[in-house]
Amino acid sequence: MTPSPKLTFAPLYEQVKKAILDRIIAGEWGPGSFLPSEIALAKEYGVSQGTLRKALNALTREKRLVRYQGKGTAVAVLDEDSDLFPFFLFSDKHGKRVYPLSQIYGLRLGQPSEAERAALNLAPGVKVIHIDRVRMLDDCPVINERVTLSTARFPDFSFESDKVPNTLYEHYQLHFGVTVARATEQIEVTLPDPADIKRLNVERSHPLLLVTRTSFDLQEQPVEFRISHINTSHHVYRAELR
Amino acid sequence: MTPSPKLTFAPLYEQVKKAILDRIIAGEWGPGSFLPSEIALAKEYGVSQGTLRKALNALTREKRLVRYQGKGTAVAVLDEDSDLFPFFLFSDKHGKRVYPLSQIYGLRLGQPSEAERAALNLAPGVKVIHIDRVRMLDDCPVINERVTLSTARFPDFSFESDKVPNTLYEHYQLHFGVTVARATEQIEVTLPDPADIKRLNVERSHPLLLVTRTSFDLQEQPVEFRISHINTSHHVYRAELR
DNA sequence: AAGTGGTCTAGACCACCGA
DNA sequence: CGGTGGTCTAGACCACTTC
Repeated sequence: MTPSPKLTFAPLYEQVKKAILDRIIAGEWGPGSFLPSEIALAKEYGVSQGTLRKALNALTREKRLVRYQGKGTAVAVLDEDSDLFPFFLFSDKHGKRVYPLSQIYGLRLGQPSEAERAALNLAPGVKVIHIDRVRMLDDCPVINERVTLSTARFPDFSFESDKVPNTLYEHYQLHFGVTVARATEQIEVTLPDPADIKRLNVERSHPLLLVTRTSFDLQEQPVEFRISHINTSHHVYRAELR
Repeated sequence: MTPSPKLTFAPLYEQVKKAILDRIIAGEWGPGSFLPSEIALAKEYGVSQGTLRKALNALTREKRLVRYQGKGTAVAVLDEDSDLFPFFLFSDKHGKRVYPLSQIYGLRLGQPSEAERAALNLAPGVKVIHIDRVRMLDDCPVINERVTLSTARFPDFSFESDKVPNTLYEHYQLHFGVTVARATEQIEVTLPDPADIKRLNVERSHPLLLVTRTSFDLQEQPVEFRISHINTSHHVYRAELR
């Protein structure tokens, strides 16, 4: 009954919640596996069952845990189908959901643009990571985008493009403990630039969707800035609004 | 101490929550005014303070109430700036938020299209209300849209266009007790149809945003279907994703 | 100082799951 | 059947607002 990590002061259930979240991120309980029972965890943290419940229920509301009456509490599995990142979806014209594959064609350190500096709230002189990639839907290049990350937020980010997976949000969470909780997007119509014409294989006069997105973590700090150029001739962009 | 509305069975705090929500919708406590204290309400419903707290906290998470420590619990004020309907925002090109004004040019009963029937989950033969309107931003016509509502969901909907306000979601909530909690959108690029050319004053070749939206209430039932054609030359469409 | 919401506890009983 | 989470209670103490 080693009374695990020391707790400082702040609402008790908040501390417990954070402690449990840390252990989830550290991978102590893998996605889908079950946590100890409420009673065991309450004893371990030296709090009442009610307080521990409040922590678990908060994590459940945030989609980190799933509770099964009579069975136990499990770590939520986050895959592409899950509800954890319910935005950034694409469908074909019949409404059937499709999943993009990515091909990175640029991955390097750079100076942030003014928009990037503002969106990510960067100190002067901080460099950023630029990920340039094309995303394919049904083997067809549909999205040309640049993802921008702060080096401060993502130290030791790998610059080998094989090490950067398709699903960036999952990557942020699993390797940097950064959880995207919210995003804002600006959506406009635009004409393709030369890179779009080449990468997306479209005519100069073919209008594209221009989506500018800033993502935030649970503490409301900006995480990622992204500019996407999207061809909606054969697919539609879907947004889930809550 | 009239022990108000009878309660049937289901989780107690759910019943209390619903009962309180009904009184908010009925206007018993106007937006911004304070509810009785926890203790008073608990006594009134004949439940413990803890159970009542759970109901109030759930309503607070849903943005219906605001709690002030030491002061009391008030009904949340829902205006255009509030967070209750955090979607469907527009900005000018400098990021400054702007609010649309509407001009209704069509308001009548009609047969639903196949898409409308499917989205609103309509029984065969049910008629729908069609609201056709142009929305202005900075005195410039920017959006041409058709809003579709089920007559079953909105009985006695007024067909005098002066009686239908700008802010439809607030209208649904205040006059029909229907709260929009979630929406899904499909976003594409399209070219204007003849009505768009006339209403939005654009060229035939000028591409527009095509947004198809279905809105759902707290019980996950579809409420509204909407097709919007948007000119993003001078304004951008913003989405808040959670 | 009185009244409000915020936190926390301890214990009771229920509903569900699995062996 | 025992163990799990789900609900509900009663009461304690704290932090904040208002007077």
